[in-house]
Amino acid sequence: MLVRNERAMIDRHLAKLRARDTISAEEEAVIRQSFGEVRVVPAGTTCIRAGERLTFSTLLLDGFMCRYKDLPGGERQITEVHTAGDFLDLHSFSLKQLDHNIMALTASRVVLMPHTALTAITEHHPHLARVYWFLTALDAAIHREWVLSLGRRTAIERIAHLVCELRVRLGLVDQADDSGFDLPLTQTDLSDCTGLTPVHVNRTLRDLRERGLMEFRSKRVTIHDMAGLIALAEFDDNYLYLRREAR
Amino acid sequence: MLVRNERAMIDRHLAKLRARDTISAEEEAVIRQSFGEVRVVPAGTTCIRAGERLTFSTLLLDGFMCRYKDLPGGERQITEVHTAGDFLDLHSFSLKQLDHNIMALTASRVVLMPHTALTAITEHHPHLARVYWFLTALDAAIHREWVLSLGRRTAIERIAHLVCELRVRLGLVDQADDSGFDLPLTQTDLSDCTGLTPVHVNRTLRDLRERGLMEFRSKRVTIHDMAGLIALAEFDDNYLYLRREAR
DNA sequence: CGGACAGTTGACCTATTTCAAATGTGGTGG
DNA sequence: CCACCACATTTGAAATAGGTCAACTGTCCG
Repeated sequence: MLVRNERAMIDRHLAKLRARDTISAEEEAVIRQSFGEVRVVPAGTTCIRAGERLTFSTLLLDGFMCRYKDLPGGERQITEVHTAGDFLDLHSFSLKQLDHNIMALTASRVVLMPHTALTAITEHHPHLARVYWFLTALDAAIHREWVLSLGRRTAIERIAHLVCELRVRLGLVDQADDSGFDLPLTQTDLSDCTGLTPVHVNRTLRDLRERGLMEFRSKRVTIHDMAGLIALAEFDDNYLYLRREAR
Repeated sequence: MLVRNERAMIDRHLAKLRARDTISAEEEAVIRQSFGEVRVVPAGTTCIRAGERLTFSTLLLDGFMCRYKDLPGGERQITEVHTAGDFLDLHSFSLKQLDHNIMALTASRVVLMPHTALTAITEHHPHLARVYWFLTALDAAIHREWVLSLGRRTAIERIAHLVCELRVRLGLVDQADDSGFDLPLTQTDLSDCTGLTPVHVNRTLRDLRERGLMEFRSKRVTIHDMAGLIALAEFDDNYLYLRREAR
């Protein structure tokens, strides 16, 4: 059912897995066969809502999406930004319903993997099941780093750290290098990631620009001093688990 | 090898699992057989450090422990508080090494489950593997709620929310009710959970006391108005996934 | 061409931090 | 049993990072 274009996009998912473990040809075939329906999600659309009963998990093929929670007063907090090749809600297989919403930050395309296929993987492909378990543990590690950022880093450090994280994660699928990357978010989106106000994000971006570290203009991050940015953020990529291991 | 006392303490772990899914007698036997060595951890000891290679996961039998990360400057952020019956690092099975440290907040006792036993569970007991996968997804859900707290809640809301969370989690093993619970942490520990300074935690606790909501004195939380606390924190226990489901 | 947002800036405000000092408190050695 | 020490708690005063409010500008799209 998947056309060449979508097959190529699942390659991004495989590239992220293969950065962390060896995936056999047989396992690759199982993965590809487990995906089903492709859906298009327009920018700004919340496609999965907290509390909904889910029977499939969703892989992001193309675009930027995020997980977010909000408070009764309307304050929004993004808990993770997702890029092409990420599972948006692999954890919905375990949880059956989510504690957060999932929204498209840009026009996006996703492909669904039924929970029945994931159950089959746990029954018949235990190593692949462990690889997918690892992916959800990686999301948790990213959450912990964000807890540290929100709890103990200043505004400028938070933004610098987020940019460093996205630089590495997008770099895994050749969508970023040390000169920069496309990041089609608004300053308000950034403020929802960093627990700041849009106004303060704007001032902090100016500060980063004036320090000669980076710019964020017309949906693109331009990095002028990667080493300086890493130093400011005290960024250490350990929490992204980039080493290949037998999981 | 486990004496009656430790068997009884593993019951707390089973109680937490059984609040979320059905665990058969056979699975219970597998769980009990998978545990090995018991260790004592003195208060204040960091027993697992970020980056260490791990070959076992650790269940907390008794006491209070936490996961924490810190910055080069020494600022500490606790990312999760653990109580008796919690796995401290089930995710180390997937990750092989951690991105955070684990420390005893009080004198504690733990029991180890070798990763080889967990591998065997994924090979031979897929439902039990899914239950343990669920447990790590639950930790991630707790992390997300903390991201929301740190990003968007005020100091008093954060502390109230943490107390509500601990009330529910300790209640699962009969260590808390709506009148309160023992919480052997210092105000500094609380500040490391909430991303505040110890001084401000102290003032905020006074505020909570003066509002007639709760007190925190001599290692005990006394709740005077559970409904008021829940309302102030805008606490919703959905993220703790307390419904029993076939995982 | 107009309307809806996204970005920018200034002035002012406040929640929380910082710094400093005083007051418990629990455990230990003599 | 007391003296003492290391911490934990408490409080006040001053400082500040980031928020709020408000206005203006840019930009994209129909």
